[in-house]
Amino acid sequence: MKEEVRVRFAPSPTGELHIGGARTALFNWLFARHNEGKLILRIEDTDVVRSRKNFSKSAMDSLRWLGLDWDEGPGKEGDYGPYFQSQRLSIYQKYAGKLIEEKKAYLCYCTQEELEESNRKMRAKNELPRYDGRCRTLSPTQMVNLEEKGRLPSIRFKVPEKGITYVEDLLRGKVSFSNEMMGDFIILKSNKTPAFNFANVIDDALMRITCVIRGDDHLSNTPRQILLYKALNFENPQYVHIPMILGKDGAKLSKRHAATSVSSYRKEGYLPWALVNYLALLGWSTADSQQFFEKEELIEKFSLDKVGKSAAIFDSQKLEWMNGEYIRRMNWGGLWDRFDGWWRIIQVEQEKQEKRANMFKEVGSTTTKMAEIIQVEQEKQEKRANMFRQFREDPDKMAEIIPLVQPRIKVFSDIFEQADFFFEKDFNYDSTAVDRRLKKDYVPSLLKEIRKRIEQLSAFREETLEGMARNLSKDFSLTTGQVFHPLRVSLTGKMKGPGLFELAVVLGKKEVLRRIDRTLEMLRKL
RNA sequence: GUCCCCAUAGUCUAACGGAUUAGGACACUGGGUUUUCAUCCCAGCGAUGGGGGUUCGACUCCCCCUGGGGGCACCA
Repeated sequence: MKEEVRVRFAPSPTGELHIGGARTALFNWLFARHNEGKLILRIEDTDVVRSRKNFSKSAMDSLRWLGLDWDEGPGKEGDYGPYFQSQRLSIYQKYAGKLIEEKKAYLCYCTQEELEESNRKMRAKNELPRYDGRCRTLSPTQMVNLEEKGRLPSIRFKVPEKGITYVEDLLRGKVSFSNEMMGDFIILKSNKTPAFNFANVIDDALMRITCVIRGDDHLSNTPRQILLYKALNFENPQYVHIPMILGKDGAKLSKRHAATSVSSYRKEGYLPWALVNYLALLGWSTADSQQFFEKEELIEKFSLDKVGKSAAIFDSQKLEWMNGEYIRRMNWGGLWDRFDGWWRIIQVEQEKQEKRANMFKEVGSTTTKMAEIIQVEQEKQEKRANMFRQFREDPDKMAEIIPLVQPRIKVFSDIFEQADFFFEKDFNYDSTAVDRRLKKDYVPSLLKEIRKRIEQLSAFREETLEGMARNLSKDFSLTTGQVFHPLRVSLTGKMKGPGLFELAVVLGKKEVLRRIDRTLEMLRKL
């Protein structure tokens, strides 16, 4: 029987799940699903200083939102738990003790300062900065002396001084590292928590991971890990180091590259599958460069040997395009459900933020400027909430509006600027629109005439409206544009938007007349 | 600095020594449709980083250079 495929995704909760992490999770997930194996989620939260519990939660939320489900991990206990490293401390300590007993590791009493000094010197000599092994040969009395000084030991792994360690990578072949480059590294910190390389190895071995799929940036760590597997008498897994995702400037993706967290894309109103589809194409492709995949299709077609080796730059423009494409392919009912679901999430987020803002207010730590920003934000949010309320209360109207905005939005948050005028009675006129379309001598009389003819219209429908407008342009010797443009601005306040007569019908005769009056009123005051 | 990885258009990529004007997609430019914007349709722009080899033949294999990225932490 073939061995079951077991892969893992092991984020550390020191920040929101970012795009790179999500892509790594995706490749692991695809590999597991393709091979009918298991995906294990493990939270690497051993850095007590930087790890935060809410980041674990939000990472899992992000994964769930993307639809990347795991078979073992938090919330899905399996046979190899616990799945939080912070709950496995005694395991690491046990194995570290074992290595000491076998003389494969030793106690190190060096202080931070001593190490920095030593590294600095080596750098000055143009040598590779690495631990010089000074505590390898400490005698018991020396240790006692150091302990009496109050020094807490860490545990270092004895790296063989000679020899070469090979990493067999499925993507890159055999990569060799000479052991003398490595220097004895720490496996257990002085606070008794494990260092990354150590915890990683212990867990992957104990959780019976068969294949480690992770970012390129871990390739240089791998020889250390392989040495540990050997020392512990564990068999090491297979390795696949996938290329990294870089920012637009070619540097490692970081906070300064606009939105990098999965949650920010969720808030913006991206469809999870559009993000997944886009991410799959970063470093992987089919022979025919297919762009769109259904879920089942992607699982079926995914294979590691079609994964590329070079880093990819994250192109948010293409992601936007792809999201818009997915939106356009949806039927309006499905689209509405998505809108609505998205909006509920946003509201919850918003309420949390408001609470936080109010707390600051109470404490009195907000400046007037901050308060202003919060005020503006809240008003905007209120308008948006109002829009969604009306959407929900009037499904018929919603059904009319959705098709009009559908080809015009790339992400859900676009809907506000596309459709706000449907709901806002006293919208502001765009100033350039007023200058270019309304500030003409003929406009007031034109609008009055339009108003008159609309009132006389037997039926308020697209065709009759358009016929009316076209006739009017002839009667006045105006181009159609000269008639349509001012009317658009009058009804929407904007220069662009859905078809003029379509939107007029949605607004209704009464509202259209009211808006024309409002514009005439506004022009009088100019 | 040093070790490791990588290298097809601005970007994501295809072509796993031989049917190719080096294919597709995003972006960009132009045109068509439309009352605007978007959509949609058509067209265009644009790449094998440089230099040596190997071979009858290199995007593809080898070497050097250059460029980019990553590691070298009591971070993961």
